[in-house]
Amino acid sequence: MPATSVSVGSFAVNIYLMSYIRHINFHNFLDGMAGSVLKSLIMSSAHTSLPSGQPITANGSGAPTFSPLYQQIKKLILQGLQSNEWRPGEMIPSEMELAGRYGVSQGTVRKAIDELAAENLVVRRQGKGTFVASHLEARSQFRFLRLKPNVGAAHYPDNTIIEARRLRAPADIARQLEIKTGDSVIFMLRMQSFDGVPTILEELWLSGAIFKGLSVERMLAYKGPMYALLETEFGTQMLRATESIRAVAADERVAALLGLPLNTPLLSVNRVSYTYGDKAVEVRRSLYVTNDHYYHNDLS
Amino acid sequence: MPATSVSVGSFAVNIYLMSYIRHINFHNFLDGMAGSVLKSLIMSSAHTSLPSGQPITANGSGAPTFSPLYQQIKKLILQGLQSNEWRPGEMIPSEMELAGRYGVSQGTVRKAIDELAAENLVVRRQGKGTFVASHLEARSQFRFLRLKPNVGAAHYPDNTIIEARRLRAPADIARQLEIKTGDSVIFMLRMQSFDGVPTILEELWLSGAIFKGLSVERMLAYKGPMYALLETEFGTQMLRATESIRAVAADERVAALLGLPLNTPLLSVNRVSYTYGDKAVEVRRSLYVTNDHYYHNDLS
DNA sequence: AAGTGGTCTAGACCACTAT
DNA sequence: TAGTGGTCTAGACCACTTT
Repeated sequence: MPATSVSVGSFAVNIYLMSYIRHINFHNFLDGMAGSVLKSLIMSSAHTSLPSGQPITANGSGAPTFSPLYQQIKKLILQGLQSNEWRPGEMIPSEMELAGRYGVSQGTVRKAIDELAAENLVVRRQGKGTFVASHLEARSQFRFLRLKPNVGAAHYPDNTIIEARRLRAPADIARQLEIKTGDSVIFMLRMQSFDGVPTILEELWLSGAIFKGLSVERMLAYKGPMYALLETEFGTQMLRATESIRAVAADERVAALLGLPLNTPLLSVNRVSYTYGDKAVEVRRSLYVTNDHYYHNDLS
Repeated sequence: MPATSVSVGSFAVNIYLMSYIRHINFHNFLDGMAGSVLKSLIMSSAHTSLPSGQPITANGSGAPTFSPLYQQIKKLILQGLQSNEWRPGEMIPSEMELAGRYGVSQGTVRKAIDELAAENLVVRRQGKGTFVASHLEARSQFRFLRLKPNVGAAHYPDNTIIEARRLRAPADIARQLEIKTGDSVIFMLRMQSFDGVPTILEELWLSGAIFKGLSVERMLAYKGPMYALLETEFGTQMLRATESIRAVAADERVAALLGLPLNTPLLSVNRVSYTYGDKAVEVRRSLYVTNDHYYHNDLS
């Protein structure tokens, strides 16, 4: 079984390595790769043509810039993650195995995984292995929620879905989702309560093209964390997000829903979440009641 | 000149290494350290007593936990930074020199500096060296300011100091500064405007004991970034901070100062800034006008 | 040309987890 | 006992900056 993977993986990396290796000293570099499964492939591929004859460029100025080996390995692992070769919560192959598969040293694979771990895409566990990060696990349940209670520890809120349906994307939502105005989107309005106190009122806008099979009924029936649903049923993981925060006053409708006086100051949080390839998949517009909670942020 | 540093440094590290090395396999570990200036010191120190006879413990349970070598090196470099052996903006010794000074490999020093760079305490510049981070430099001018204009690029605000004086710390400020209620603190109230539009109204509370020589006159005369003043004149660097964010309504006084209607929703940001040793040195309570600006945050 | 950080390899051993 | 990630060393060479 591993043997098959090795040859496939080796071929893939070969394409990548080409543009890098051909510009450095062949002799000395390959000296250090004695025994590498890549060695012969690299040499022979010098006689073949690349799919795109262009070397990797990073600055657009025409002067080619080359990424380090470990960055290329990182990209390969990233492809494995994106293609669901290894699923959320599962273990990826050990550093030694990946090193063998890609024909590089363990240290180079290690550095690639270091960066993936720093970006929270994978989680290392000493003695066990390296695992694909998941929104399902308890430890990353609150990964994107910065709202903390003034006293006590954070716990999961009660979810009330007020509305859910498919509709056509308004201009501002479309812009943030990087789709066209009028494209199909899934809309949801929900409220979250902590200890029975309504605290978060939010709209969710999901790219319709990505979550084609998501029915309104399914959403209405589901009470848990939305990111977990999207991950398990559509294989779409939220990897990073950006938030824009402002202070606003509660209008009549909002005040009524949250059970607050008109014009109560609220935190307005506009979040755009991204999956692999920096693809925007969700816009979330939330209103936080900051009487018993606050938005926490660490600066460094 | 370097020779003196080497011997001093070697002695210092010896103390640190002791509690670690004495618990691992002496024979095998030292095999890998042939030529190390530490080798003889370590061996001989087995016959001497430590200042405090206790090994490093990290969990208080009595079971000793040992930090990796690179963590100990990191601590040593940190001491050099904290003691102003290398000042903000200056270059610290090269990896090779530090390796020689501490009697470890370059790779170990490298890993220590990697972490310091990740924490923004130092900045690496290829081909030049590693430099102590500074709030004076243009690149880190906005390091702690997450308020961005809705349109255009961030630029430095105009500063208007409304009030500045020494007084005794109220209970809540004292708690956050980790000092005693009634201890001397420096208070400042100021307003910051972007393009003539009042946008930030904030109170600054500085620990009086740390900024003993800071006169109210000096603060009133100074118009630039406060963290730069504290860094240059008191050698106190702000390394990290935590912010608690809420939405509030402008009261009469605030509304008048900012030129806004009563009850305008504002972002309330409570920041506590820390220097070396996680020592709190400033509490900053700010009100942000989020009409033309927003608070930006990246999640991952 | 010399010095700095950046990358890569190879090999050893430690710490932790599971069987 | 075997397998995983974590630490440490040693040496080579690359990329960038300054002299």
